[in-house]
Amino acid sequence: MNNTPVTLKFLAEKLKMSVSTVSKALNNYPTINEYTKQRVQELARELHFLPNKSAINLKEKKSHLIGVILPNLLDHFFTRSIYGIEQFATQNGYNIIISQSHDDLEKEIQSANMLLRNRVDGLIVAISKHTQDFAHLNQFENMGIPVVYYTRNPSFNLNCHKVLGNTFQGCYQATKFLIDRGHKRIAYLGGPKMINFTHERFNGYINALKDNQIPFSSQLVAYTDFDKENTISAIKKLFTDTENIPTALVAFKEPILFDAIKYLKSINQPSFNQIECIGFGNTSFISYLNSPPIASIEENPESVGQNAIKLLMQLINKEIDIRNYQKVMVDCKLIVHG
Amino acid sequence: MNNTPVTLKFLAEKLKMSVSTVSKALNNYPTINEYTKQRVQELARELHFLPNKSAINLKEKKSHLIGVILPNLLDHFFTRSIYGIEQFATQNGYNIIISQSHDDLEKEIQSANMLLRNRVDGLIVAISKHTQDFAHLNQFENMGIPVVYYTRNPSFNLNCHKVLGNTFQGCYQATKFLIDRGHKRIAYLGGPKMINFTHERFNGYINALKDNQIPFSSQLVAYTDFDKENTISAIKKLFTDTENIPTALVAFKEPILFDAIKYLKSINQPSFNQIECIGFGNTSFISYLNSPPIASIEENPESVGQNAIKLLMQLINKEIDIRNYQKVMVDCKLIVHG
DNA sequence: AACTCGATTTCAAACGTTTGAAATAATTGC
DNA sequence: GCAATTATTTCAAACGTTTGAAATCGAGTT
Repeated sequence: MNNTPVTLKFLAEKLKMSVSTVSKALNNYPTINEYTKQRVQELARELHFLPNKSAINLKEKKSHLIGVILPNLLDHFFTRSIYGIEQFATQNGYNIIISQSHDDLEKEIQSANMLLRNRVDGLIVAISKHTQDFAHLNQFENMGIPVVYYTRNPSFNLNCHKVLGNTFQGCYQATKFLIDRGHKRIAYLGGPKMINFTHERFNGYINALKDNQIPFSSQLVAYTDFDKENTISAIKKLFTDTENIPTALVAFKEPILFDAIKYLKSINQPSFNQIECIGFGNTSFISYLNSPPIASIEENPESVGQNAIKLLMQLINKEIDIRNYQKVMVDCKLIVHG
Repeated sequence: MNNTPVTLKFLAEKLKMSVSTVSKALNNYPTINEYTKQRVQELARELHFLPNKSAINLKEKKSHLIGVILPNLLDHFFTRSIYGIEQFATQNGYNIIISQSHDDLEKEIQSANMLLRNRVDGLIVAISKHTQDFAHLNQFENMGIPVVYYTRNPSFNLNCHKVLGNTFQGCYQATKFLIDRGHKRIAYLGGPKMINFTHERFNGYINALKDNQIPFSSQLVAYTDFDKENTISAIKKLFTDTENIPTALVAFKEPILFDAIKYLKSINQPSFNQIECIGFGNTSFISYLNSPPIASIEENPESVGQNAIKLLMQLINKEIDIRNYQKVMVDCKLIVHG
């Protein structure tokens, strides 16, 4: 219907005053007469005036937009983290613009450029599995746009802001939990070695063993990528010594764990049913499983997301200098099922 | 480092030419000399010139932004639909800005206003469970901004653009599949009655029975919201007549189905293990389940999303008149497991 | 009546682009 | 060699805001 959008100019003409008075009235400037403010605000409300963001952004040299690049939205870790990010951003007058890299470097570069063109005020990124070169992401800081890496990040690089799950602590806690339940032979099923926190998790496992005087055996450790076949051969490795099978298992991620459990179940070995498992994740589907894990390592993605956006906002507002690199760790929580 | 962003003006000064020449050279105007174009484009590349979107948007009166409002990102249906939306939007030079309503009307209204302020060029929306009044969404069309409702939509209202899964056809197909496998007593476990396609699904079930001369019995139909307790009492109702229990089950959504299966499993009744189940969804977790459904009704969310954005783009480009309301149906596909 | 002062409003430039019209430069025809 | 034509570049306004500086208005003081 009403196809000409309501602008300041339009309001000004209606009210027979200048554009600047209208602008100042709406922004509640102290120099503007109270009665004038009322008149302006009333008409604005009546005509559904909505300030044009493009104009404001141009003037303020801000976009009030936060870019988020992440591998994909099918992983509940990421979608849950978005929750924390979105909520806090909205509260502070920012909107988020999400872009999936699908774990493809080329796509990640495209996303980065797109966000740069949109002049985002800040970037939160969980890098793809294959990101080795950071030129496309370094562009942001070169232009003074702060970047916060979360979860997946360039491990070797200290010169960036990071928000990470405390995966060491999570894995330590899980292992400790199993030790406290009396387990002596606890297997560790690790994830892809390229992922930067693989090592951290393993350290959590090792340290828990050490701190509790449980001897470490390399026979009890195997690695898998996210491929099912791969997981099964890893499991086979862990269970070769049939005399001396593990009685518990800590796994890198729940989907891997589920594959493992399914495989163990498929072998008709009663002792395999006693095995107590824990994995990182805490998916809602656990309650439907055949032999569910005894506990989950909850990574608190909402909190990771929220910490990332909080840090980013401080950087945007220059409360923290962009070169004063921060590292924030978010603890995991062990959720015992049943 | 380089904190003053490169603008057209900056390039123009460096090259000792006017801003408009630079602009036209970059936009490949035919009136600009080839050699000039080369010089401009080279310098632009060298200095990493990125046109300021806010300025362009202001000038063009377009934001190149598509708003997406949906209940939440934890439901795989929605995240998968985003995939289709994002891909097509990006291809056409648009970005998407996602907002979750968390099935809360107040939040949905806020999201709508936020998107309006951002001057999105179009809106794709899956309404919250509680949306009865559409004033906040009608604003868009009143301002000439096209809106496409997808999946969840105002069922009573014909005067809007809709893209829907063909839930009738999906349910029909599933029921037919069970009939073809020889089942005579097929139960139907429906979803919340407020959701607009609940009725469609039930019709699919009924029509499949009718077309195959299977008598309908109201004893074989029960409803549940997404609450677990509720689902269990619905199941109890379906299985009261122990002499004559259903041999198959069609369920509104997989999580509900999983609750049902879990409950049936928990009762030590061998005949309960024979029951063949189908639900809407097709989640990746199915392979881990105890007694998995025999098939899933795949709703093709990517395709639903893609159809929504395609329609929206046609509306934005005025290839279809905004008042010429469209309804697009996307067929479901039966996925037989195992 | 002239003058000051505070309150209020308006002016004008700026943000970075785009684009039709106008200006200028280069080329052609005679 | 000069007008006519074409190629190329520049001018200037516009998009909708914000904001410091300047202008205006009224009232109070002398």
